[in-house]
Amino acid sequence: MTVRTRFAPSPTGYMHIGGMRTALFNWLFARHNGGKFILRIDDTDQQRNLDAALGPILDAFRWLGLDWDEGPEVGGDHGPYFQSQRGEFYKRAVTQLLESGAAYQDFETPDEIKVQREAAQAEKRTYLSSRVSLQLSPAERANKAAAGDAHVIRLLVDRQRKVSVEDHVRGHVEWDCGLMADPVICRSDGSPLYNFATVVDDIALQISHVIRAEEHLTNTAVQLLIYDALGAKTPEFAHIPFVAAPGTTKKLSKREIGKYRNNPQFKKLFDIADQILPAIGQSVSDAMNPVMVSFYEEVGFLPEAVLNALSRLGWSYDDKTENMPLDFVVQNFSLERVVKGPAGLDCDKLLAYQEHWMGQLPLEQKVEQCLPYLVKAKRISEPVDAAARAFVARLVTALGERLKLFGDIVQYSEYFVADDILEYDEKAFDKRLTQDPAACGLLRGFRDRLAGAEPFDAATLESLLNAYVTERGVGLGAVIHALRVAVTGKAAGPGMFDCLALVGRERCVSRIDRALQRVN
RNA sequence: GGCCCCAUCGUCUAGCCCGGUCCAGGACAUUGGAUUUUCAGUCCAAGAACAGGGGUUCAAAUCCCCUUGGGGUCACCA
Repeated sequence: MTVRTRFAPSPTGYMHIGGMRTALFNWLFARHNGGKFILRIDDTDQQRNLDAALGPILDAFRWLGLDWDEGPEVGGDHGPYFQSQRGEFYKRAVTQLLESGAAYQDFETPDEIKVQREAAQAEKRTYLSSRVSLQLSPAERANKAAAGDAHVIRLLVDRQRKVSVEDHVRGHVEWDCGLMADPVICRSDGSPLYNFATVVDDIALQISHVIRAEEHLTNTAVQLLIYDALGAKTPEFAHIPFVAAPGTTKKLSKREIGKYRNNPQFKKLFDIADQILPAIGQSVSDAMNPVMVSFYEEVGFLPEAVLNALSRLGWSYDDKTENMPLDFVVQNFSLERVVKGPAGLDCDKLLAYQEHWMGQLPLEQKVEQCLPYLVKAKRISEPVDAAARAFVARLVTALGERLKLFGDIVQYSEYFVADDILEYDEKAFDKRLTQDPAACGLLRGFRDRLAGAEPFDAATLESLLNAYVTERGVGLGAVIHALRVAVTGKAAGPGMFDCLALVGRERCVSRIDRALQRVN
């Protein structure tokens, strides 16, 4: 049997990180088994602007490198891949169900149903469909329908039976149909409901394994009944746990984004974004936040890191392997090793994966991916010339492991701005310069040596400063902090001599002068 | 409320199906120490969990039952 899995997003204008994990597991399962991964767009309600709503979703797949064998843009033998274009399939299926007696026209009004539901609730009794429309004779039904009486189509549930599924992660799950209301499969306007359309499509697309989030587990009962009524073979099911908000067991939701800011485990991600996004003309908002996949791309995560984190959310290879490239996960993925409990998005772990994969990346690629950030932050101008690129390469090298996200590069403005607008960390300036006259004196003396340093590289500068402090009978610590604050404005950063070499002779001297003047 | 699902360190998880090798392993995070001109890193170390209660058994994180807690779902949404 050919494995065929699918992911069926509705075009919402963004890709949810939890949905991405579900998509990833579908993709992994298909690839592991040499099967097909299909993208189907559940746009049942007429979408106003489909392209705008679908674009970000496809972009997320492309960014992570998850390809689809059938679906939008690539087509396939089982199309169309948009539910809005599959009306004929649903119509045909409804007719079949009506003719076989597996479904019926229900002329009761929504209000009548509501009253019945409330009555059942008040009596603490399970609500069941009244099925009064079933009392009508075929002729009466036809007349009513012909007269235009509004009606929905309901599946006629066999109350004597039970339905069950052997779920690949939950095991045996069973429901008593005697407790089930007859589900509506078509609205009064004739359009199909989700549970029905999904089954019709999954049959037509020959989906072999339905891998979806746990929230759909309850839907499975109804869907199983529909497969049966349609005379179709049921696919295999796997209900994976949903991705929860960090540190919770509640489903991660875009609606709660305001609350997440106060979530201690989510905080790191928000803080990172606050430091990076404003510099490139963005900010954390309803349109750009950690619930969305594009957020991670925007602040400069590596696809490898996000993929690694998502893979490990609810799945593990063994008791110690953490860093895994995608092809390794493909080779070893199995539904049997998916956990049952909901998994909170682990921000710290995500950052740790990012550090790992960033560490694997060659310098050239780091530079390549940092450049767009510097351009957007107006630190360098476009087109980027060879000199700028070479300078950024030196900076990235000096930064080393301090550069965790590509977006981090925008925080090192001191290597790009003019000397007279260099900003100081005031606390550091006060402590290292204003409150330390001795350091200022040493700095003044070293300034002249710097002016004559040749060549102006890290090694030369290091021996120069060492010779200077030895001469003065002090330790490095007596002047180096003041030097750093004067030249970079900051209390911390890459190695002191790398900083000096990066800033260059002219600017170093000019900045020291400015700082010394500022003290007085 | 009905139905369904879930429950191991702060977090992600291993172990559970096939009881003993688990006074529960790893990673991340945290704390302490070492290294370094700062920060980051690196190295070393430490603390940190089987939700509770009953069984079954020579033996239970592992099997059974109950309780508690958490979550999902109950639409002419997807």
